[in-house]
Amino acid sequence: MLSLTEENYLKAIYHLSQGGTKAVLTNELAEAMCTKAASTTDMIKKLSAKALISYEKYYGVNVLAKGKLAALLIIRKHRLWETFLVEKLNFTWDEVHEVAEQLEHIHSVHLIDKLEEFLGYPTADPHGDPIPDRKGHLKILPQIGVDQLKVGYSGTIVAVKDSDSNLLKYLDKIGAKPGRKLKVVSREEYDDSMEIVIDDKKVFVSKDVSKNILVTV
Amino acid sequence: MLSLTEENYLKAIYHLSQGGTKAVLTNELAEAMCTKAASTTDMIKKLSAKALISYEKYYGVNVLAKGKLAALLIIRKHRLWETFLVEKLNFTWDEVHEVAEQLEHIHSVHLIDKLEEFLGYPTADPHGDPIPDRKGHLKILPQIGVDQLKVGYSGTIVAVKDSDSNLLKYLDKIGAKPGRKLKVVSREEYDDSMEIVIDDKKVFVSKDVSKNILVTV
DNA sequence: ATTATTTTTTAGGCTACTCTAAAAATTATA
DNA sequence: TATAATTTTTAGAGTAGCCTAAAAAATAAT
Repeated sequence: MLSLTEENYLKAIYHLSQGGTKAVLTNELAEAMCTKAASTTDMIKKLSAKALISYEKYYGVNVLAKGKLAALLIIRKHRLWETFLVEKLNFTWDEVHEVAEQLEHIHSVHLIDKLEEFLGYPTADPHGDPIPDRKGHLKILPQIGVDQLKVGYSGTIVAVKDSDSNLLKYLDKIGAKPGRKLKVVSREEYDDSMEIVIDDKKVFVSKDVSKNILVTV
Repeated sequence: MLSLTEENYLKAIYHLSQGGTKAVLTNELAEAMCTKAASTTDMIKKLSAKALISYEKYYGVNVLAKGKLAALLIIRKHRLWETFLVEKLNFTWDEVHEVAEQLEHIHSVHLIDKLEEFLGYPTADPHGDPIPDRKGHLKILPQIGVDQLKVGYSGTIVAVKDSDSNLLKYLDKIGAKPGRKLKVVSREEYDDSMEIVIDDKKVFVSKDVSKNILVTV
């Protein structure tokens, strides 16, 4: 059984490695966890000893199969709870994260299976991120940032990167929610700002904003 | 902010003191927490320093107003989550406790208020125990064990003491659920076993069972 | 290629919570 | 009331997770 701290480190490693596809550096992980590199080195040793990650001194960390499964099951819990908070308790989009961070550490497979059933087996959370099944399997759709979408092209919003609360509120305001259709009307070359249409509503967005909206084409 | 461990000790103290009405001994608390007396002494000092309990050496612990409020807010969370698990996720009666023990430590007033609203402002949990309001106020009905009920008298089941899982299953089987009517038909003097009627069903119960069923008259 | 910079690791220490063993205080017994 | 038994507290130590400061390794720059 993993401790709360071990779970948090493992999840951070999984995300930083982009689903286990690249190595994660100690400093990078330390920053993500808001701890010092020395503490991170300790935890890396612990997680390696449990065969969740592989670790090579001065090189970095790679996620092993066992660690990937554990991370995906935590993510599964996180996303199911987020869905619950938004759909059943009427949380707004920017309120869910903090609470879901706590709920994801509740240990009970039975609870999560029942919750999933109660929610009607959702395949994506309110951000549009896919929810792994109980075996940790994940369906990944190819996603690109709106900043990389050509003029005239359109896509379906699948997610927004939840970097900060203010951005989330802004995206909410312009209607940038998962599931909605989006079309690029024009682009200003010198600063990559764009005119886009979301649900028949025309908005101007800077590149800082457009790159945080992810779509499938 | 209290740590998870502090919350658990405080809750145990509150329950052992029967809602703050009597002093709690160190050994008693140690046993309830499954720790040793030495550890308990340490924690008692910590909680006293935070002015949640009062503490007199070699005498015991009393709950202070601040501690009582904190305990009641934890109990509020516990009972709301239990209600959620049973009513929304279809947990059986004996499955809820372990999970609710974890959920009660999630820190978010907003979450609990929303959950309460979602559940329709229930006044009692599935065991029949009253749910404190958001200010920690509790409505207490006078309750007695069925073992103390005279022959011919009847009452409404308000709670069962959840001592062990087997007992809970048995009580469930004989229909001893909160809200149901119960009547004492006869009593055997030499061992205090009783014949009782629950919802038109006649059952024989030993004193060990009857004392675990609480009713209001 | 040697020096400087950055990154990572080691060494040692702190806090929260736990323990065992021994000392102290209280309560029961003879 | 003096002794025995019990309860509680203190003393000292271990683990998890965190820190700072210094050493070591890798990388960059001259």
